[in-house]
Amino acid sequence: MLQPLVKKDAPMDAYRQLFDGILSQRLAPGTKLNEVELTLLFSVSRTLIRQALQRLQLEQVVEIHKNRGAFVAAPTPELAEQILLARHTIELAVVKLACQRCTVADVQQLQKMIDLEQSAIDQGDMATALRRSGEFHLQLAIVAGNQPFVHALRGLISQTSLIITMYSHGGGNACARDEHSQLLEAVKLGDEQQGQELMAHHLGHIAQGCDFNQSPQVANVKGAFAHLNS
Amino acid sequence: MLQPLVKKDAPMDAYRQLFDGILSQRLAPGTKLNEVELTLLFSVSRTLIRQALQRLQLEQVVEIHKNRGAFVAAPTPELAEQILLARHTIELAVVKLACQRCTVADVQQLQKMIDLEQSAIDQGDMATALRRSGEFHLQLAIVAGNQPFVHALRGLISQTSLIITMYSHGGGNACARDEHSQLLEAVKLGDEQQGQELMAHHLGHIAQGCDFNQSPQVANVKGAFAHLNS
DNA sequence: TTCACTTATATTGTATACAATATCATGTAC
DNA sequence: GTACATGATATTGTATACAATATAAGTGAA
Repeated sequence: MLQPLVKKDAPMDAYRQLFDGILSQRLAPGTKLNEVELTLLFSVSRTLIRQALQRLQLEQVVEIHKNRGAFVAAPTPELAEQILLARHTIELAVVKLACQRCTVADVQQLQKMIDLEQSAIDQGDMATALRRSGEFHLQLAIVAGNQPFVHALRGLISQTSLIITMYSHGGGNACARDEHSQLLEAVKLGDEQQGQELMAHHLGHIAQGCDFNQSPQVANVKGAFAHLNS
Repeated sequence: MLQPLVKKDAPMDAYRQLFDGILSQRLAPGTKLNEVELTLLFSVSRTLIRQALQRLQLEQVVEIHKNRGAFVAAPTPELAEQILLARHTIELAVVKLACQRCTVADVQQLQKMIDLEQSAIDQGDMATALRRSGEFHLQLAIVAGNQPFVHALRGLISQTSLIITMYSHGGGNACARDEHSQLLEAVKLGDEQQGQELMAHHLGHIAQGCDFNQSPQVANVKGAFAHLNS
């Protein structure tokens, strides 16, 4: 018997919806995530909502304060600096491994992700572009074949999206396509030195594209998931 | 009014008990963690047990298989290699930061942790020594002042304990005291170069102390928490 | 008005009840 | 005896009910 094409996985669904909502910038940093509100939006019980929120907390994308509820994380400038340093450390090691292990199929998939990111940019959908940019970095870690790096980067990349949402002064990541393409070229050639340098510059540009003096605006939940009510 | 000296925090309690049980080698890798059994042992509802298990899963100390339950993680040799490489990458960066930021108070606390570890070794309580060794490494990350590193290392150190439980052929970490002491000395002097070299050797010794051909024994839960029933 | 205090409401924390799934034992055919 | 089917049991998954806490609204006195 064939597998059903879509197997229901309610907890993952709630998690995914929230995760995407945050990374697509529909849920701004600092936004309060009311449990019953999410219950109504996603048509699952609070049990699953709380599960999703806890998972997001452990990925550092959501903060949960005892008896006060869950909020979309809002990294301070200090934390942002730590996050970018951690990414620098880990992703340099990732690039090195990727240079050693990248297959032809890996290159094809990475190229496809770059194209997807670019098409989002072309359509002016910067939120999607940002998310796809993160997926490219994560895929690189998967190619590198180190599970702990993948696990750590999943959170760090998500947090970087929050940082960019909060502090970026636009235009900064328009150069991303070129940088990702160059990076992939170096990985394809197995040039560890070049790959690491490009990655270092790339991550440096993220920080340069941010102004850590401005403070973020906070949105509400219903608006972010308005498309679910239509 | 004064704060109560011990504020009840049931979910954290269940989590801590399980975490300590695993890291103290009372719960061997692969052990099935039955929810109702844990319910009876810890006198809390399944809700909190499941919360604790989910958290442990996200720290990679427990594996949860859908509809089949939770098990103490049992890293394969391949994963063990990845974990140790990840630690190498992150902890070299940690040592460097620690060299730059370590205060006198930090040194005192780290020294105290080394002493505690040694006293456990002197008493022949290798399980406690192993746990305290991990706490020393984690404290170093805290001193380094990088939250993502702390977060990532918490899981990696726990997993390393599992690896040692599964694959160590004894005597390997008797040299830990000297190595930790030397490491602290380098950090105190702010000698980044020396600190990184010592850390690299130290982590290398962990791998050398393991034989990745033997397979682990599996214990049951009641035995591990027998002290709670007395 | 403004502050403190009290009460009502909303929200989160925990336990329990019910549903779905998997596991194990029993029995039957071959 | 082995393999497979079938039913009983145990275990996990999800929803709901109740308890504890925080938040907001209202009330009165200075």
